[in-house]
Amino acid sequence: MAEGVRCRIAPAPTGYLHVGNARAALYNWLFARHHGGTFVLRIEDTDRKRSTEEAVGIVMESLRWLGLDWDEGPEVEGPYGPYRQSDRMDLYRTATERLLSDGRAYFCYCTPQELEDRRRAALQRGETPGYDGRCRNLSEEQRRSREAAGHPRAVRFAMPGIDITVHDLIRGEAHFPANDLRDFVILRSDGTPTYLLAAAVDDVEMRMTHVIRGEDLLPSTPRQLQLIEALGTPEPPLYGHLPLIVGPNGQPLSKRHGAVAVEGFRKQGYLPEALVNYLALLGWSYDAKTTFFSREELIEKFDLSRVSHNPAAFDPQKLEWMNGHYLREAEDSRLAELLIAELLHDGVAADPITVAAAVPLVKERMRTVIEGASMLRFLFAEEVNPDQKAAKMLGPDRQELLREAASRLEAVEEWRTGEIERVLRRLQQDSGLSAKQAFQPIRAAVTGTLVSPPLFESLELLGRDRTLGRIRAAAGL
RNA sequence: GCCCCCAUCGUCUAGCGGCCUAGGAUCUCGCCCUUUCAAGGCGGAGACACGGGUUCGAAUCCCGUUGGGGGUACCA
Repeated sequence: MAEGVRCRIAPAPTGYLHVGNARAALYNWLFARHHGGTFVLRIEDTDRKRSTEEAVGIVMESLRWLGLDWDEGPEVEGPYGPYRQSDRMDLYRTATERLLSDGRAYFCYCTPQELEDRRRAALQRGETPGYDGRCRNLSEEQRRSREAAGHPRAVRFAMPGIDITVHDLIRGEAHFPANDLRDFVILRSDGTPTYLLAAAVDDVEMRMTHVIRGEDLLPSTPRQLQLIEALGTPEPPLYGHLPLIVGPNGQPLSKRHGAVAVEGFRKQGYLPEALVNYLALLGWSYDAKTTFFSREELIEKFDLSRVSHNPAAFDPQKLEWMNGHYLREAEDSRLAELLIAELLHDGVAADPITVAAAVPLVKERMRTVIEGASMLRFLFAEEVNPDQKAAKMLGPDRQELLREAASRLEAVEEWRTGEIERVLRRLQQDSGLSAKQAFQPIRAAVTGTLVSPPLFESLELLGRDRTLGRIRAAAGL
C-alpha cells in the first residue's frame, strides 16, 4: 500500500446501474475516500454486442447522481487509460502473446460442442466437470495439422495444478482444491478476451491495490490470482468480496421486486442521499445504534472489517422510510424544484410560487417525491372528482354545512390561513358538530379526498374563488 | 453432482466466552398528540436453524446436519 489505495468499480454497460453494482461502487468509493486513495471507473464492455454508448452514459449518470465521482475513468481520463476495455484490446492481445510464449497459455482447438459433450459425460460419471487439458500437450505436428485444417482456436491459461488459498479482506481465507481449478479460456476464438483476462490485465495495468466486488466473483479469484502472477506482477491486488443483495424471499433480486436500477429510484422520487445511506447499511454497519450517516461520516467511518458476510435482502419499505427522513431534512427550495418537475412530468404545469408555499405542508408527510406531488395535485386541477370515500362524505346531510361554509368563507375579509381557521372553527362550534364531522366534508369537497395536507393552509393556497367554487359545487349550488 | 461462501426478530443488523432477562432500526399492533394523513412521543408483540462437543460458563470456539446463496461458460 506504499503508493496509496487504488480501487475501482467496473460495471458492464447493460443499460442501467443495478443496486448491487451501485453498492459495490459506493463501498469502493468510500474505501478510496477514507484512505485518501483513488477511485477508478472502468467500463467492462468486452462483450461488444451488449454495450452501447447510451448504456455507458446511463451508468455514469447514475454514479454522478449518487455523488460517486471517479478520479480516473471515462471523461476525466487519467494516467492508466483508456478506461474502456473495448479500447484496450491491444493490451489483452499482447498479454496473451506473452503468456503463450512463456508457456503459461496454449491454443485449444476443442469446439464448443465437444466441450459440452465431455462436460455432460463427466457429470454423468460423477466427476468434476471442467476442461480436461487435452490441447495442453499437443505435439507440434498435431498442432500444425489442426491449423492446416483451419480449426478455430481459443487460448487457454495453463493452471499450475495446485491448491490455492485466497486471502479475502472481508471473509478471511477460502481454499480451492486444484482439481476444481481447470485451464480456462482467456482469448476467445474470435480474438476477444474473456472477463478473467481483461479484468486481470486491467487490474495490473491500472495498478489496483484493492479489488472489492460481489461474492459471485469469489470463485474466479484463484484463477485471476494465477493469471496475475503469470503476468509477472510482483504485488497482486488485495481482494474483498461483498455479500450479494437478494430479493425479499432470499432469491436473486429482480425487476419483479420493484426498481432495481438506480435510475428507477430517481424516477420514483428517491433522494440520492437516502439511497446512499440505505445502501451503506445494507451489508455494513458502524455500531449498534447509528442509523443516519452523512456522506462525510460514511467516509470517516467506513471500514471493510465491518462489512457483513451474509446476503442482505433489499427492503423497499425501509428505503422508503429513510427517504422520508431525508425528504424532511431537505431544503424547501430543492423540494419545490423536484415537485414541480414531477408534476410537470405528470402533465401538470404547476405555479412555482404556489408549490413553494405548499412545500412545508407536504414535506413532512411524503415518503417519495411522487407521493408529495400527488398530494399537491388538487391545487392545480381545474375541478375535483371526489373519490369514493370523499363522495360519501358529501351526501345530502352535509349540504347545509357546506352551504353555510361557503357563505361564511365568502365573507372572510383577508384570505389567510388564520382568518379561514377562525371562521371555520366558529362554524364548527355553531353547528354542534365535532371537528372531524365538520371539516372532513369540506376537505372532501375541496380536495376530492379524505387525506390531504392541513385544511386551512390548503384553502389559503387554493384561493378563495376556487375554494368557494368547489364547496358550492359539492353543495349542489 | 462437485467446489466455495453464509446462517441472531418478517427484513437490515449489534454481539467477537461471563456486561444477554440478546440491544437498535424497519415493518406491525395499541395509546397519546390531532381537522384528515403524516411526523413526533410512549408502550406491546417478534430472533440466537438443529444436534453433538470444548469450557466453571456459549448467540459467541470446534465438528456434523439442515437450509440459503454463489460458482462450475469461448457471460461478466
